Amino acid sequence: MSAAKKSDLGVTPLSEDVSAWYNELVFKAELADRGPAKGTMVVRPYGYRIWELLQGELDRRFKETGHENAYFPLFIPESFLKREAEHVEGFAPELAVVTHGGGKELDEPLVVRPTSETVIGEMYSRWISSYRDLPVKINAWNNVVRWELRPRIFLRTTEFLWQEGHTAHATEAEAMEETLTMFGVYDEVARDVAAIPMVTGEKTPSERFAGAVRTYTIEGMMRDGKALQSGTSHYLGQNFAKAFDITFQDEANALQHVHTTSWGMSTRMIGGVILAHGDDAGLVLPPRLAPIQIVIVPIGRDEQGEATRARARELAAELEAAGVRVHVDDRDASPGFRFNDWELKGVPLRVELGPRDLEAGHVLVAHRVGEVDDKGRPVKQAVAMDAVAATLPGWLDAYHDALLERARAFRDEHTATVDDWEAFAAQVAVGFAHAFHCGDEACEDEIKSRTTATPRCIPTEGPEEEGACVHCARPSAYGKRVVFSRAY
RNA sequence: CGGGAUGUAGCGCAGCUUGGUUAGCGCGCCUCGUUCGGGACGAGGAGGUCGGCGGUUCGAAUCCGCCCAUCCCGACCA
Repeated sequence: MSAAKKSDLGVTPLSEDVSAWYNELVFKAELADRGPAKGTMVVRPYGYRIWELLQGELDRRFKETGHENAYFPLFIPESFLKREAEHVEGFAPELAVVTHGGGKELDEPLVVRPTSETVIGEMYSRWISSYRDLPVKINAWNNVVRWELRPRIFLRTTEFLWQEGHTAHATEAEAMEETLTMFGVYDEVARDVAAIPMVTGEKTPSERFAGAVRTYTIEGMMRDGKALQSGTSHYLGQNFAKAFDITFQDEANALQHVHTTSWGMSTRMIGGVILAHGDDAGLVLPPRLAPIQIVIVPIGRDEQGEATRARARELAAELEAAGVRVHVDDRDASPGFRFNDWELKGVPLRVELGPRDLEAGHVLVAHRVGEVDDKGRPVKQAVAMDAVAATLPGWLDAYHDALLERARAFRDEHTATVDDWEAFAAQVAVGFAHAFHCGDEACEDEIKSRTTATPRCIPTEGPEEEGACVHCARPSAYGKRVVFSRAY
């Protein structure tokens, strides 16, 4: 196999061209495909399974924190959007508007929801009249449309899937508590499910959700040092309550506006998983989101092949009984091809079962990410056949921890505290920079035009301190350093 | 919308400069046979409005014009 020929297989190395790597990987790993209309995507079964697993993890936690699912309509009267001034202004450029229906021009155009604050606000105003009706805690799983000028599969498509939680509360304190609780849920899911260590914090005013009083974000670092906003939780104050007249009578019979929150995580998170963990060989999936956690590759042909395939199916049944998502790859392809194929698809553990293993009464297990030999191939560990079902589930958990640790180390290596402009510019070119900022939007804009970096958040972690703005030297705002980086 | 590039088989490309039989190559796909511990091999086969429209010409994938689409880099963004 010549070098030239080999490069036709697999994907462009991540280390060579992140953008090409990402695109090729999405297609070759059969995660998704481009839809016929610009900016749309088809999520293929392998990619959709990842989404289902993420949904399951989120949905369970939403229910545990007292939320119920409901569904709100795709079409929103255009006038609704206009009721909240900042909200319209924020979303106007990216709206898809339906002007015709049933062959006739509509009296009032319908907006395809870019998010549902407005319809939900309208409905809440109908449903809420007393403090006894509060809180209302609803989540919706749906699709939304935001017209994108530069689409990228999973990261930025015109239509995407997500969940949007919407709650209404009697007091600011309660609504803030809700906002932070869901913020914590996102951080937890990112860490414990997706194995991505997030930088958490509050958005600066310029990066805030249109119509929010406060926006909290989890920001993950991708393999190219760029940040990916992966989930946001907003305290909306009484902005939408006032725009949609969501009022209730309190215990003292006084009429008050509710305080609302909203929070969302989307299929963008799948892009985050790809970009946070992937490597030159392809996808690296965290076990809790992996459609296939363990693949068993039987080796050999004729009678030997029959024997290893039969044993592989037995092992698969045992692993399945132990709660593992397992697949037997008995395709009529060479072992080498199958190994590479599952590595491209990011399966955490591969079990090899050949005639020699059958003889020896063990299997060989290779980790997708782990120790490698001098040829760069995974070091394979022998596991006694009858210990497989008892051993490997624990290895999946350890593997999750190892991925998380690897991502954390990578992030920390690409994060620095900087105090002068030169260091700042150099740092945002490779990762995250903790720096003082004056808080002025014009100054943010200048930083952006000079470096393409933006303030990602005012981090939850980190000491309270003051200093001179890294760009204009004016006194810092926020009482803390701000995290700046390039972002998706 | 501004800047750059590209449209030829499912994917990746050559051919175009200098117009000329039947438009090629690699991968993938189908059939048969051999093959199974890191991307196997042989033989046979299917698959094309050369992005679209118009022009020049005896003749256009190739030259000219217009249009369309896609990708990359910016402005907007989960």
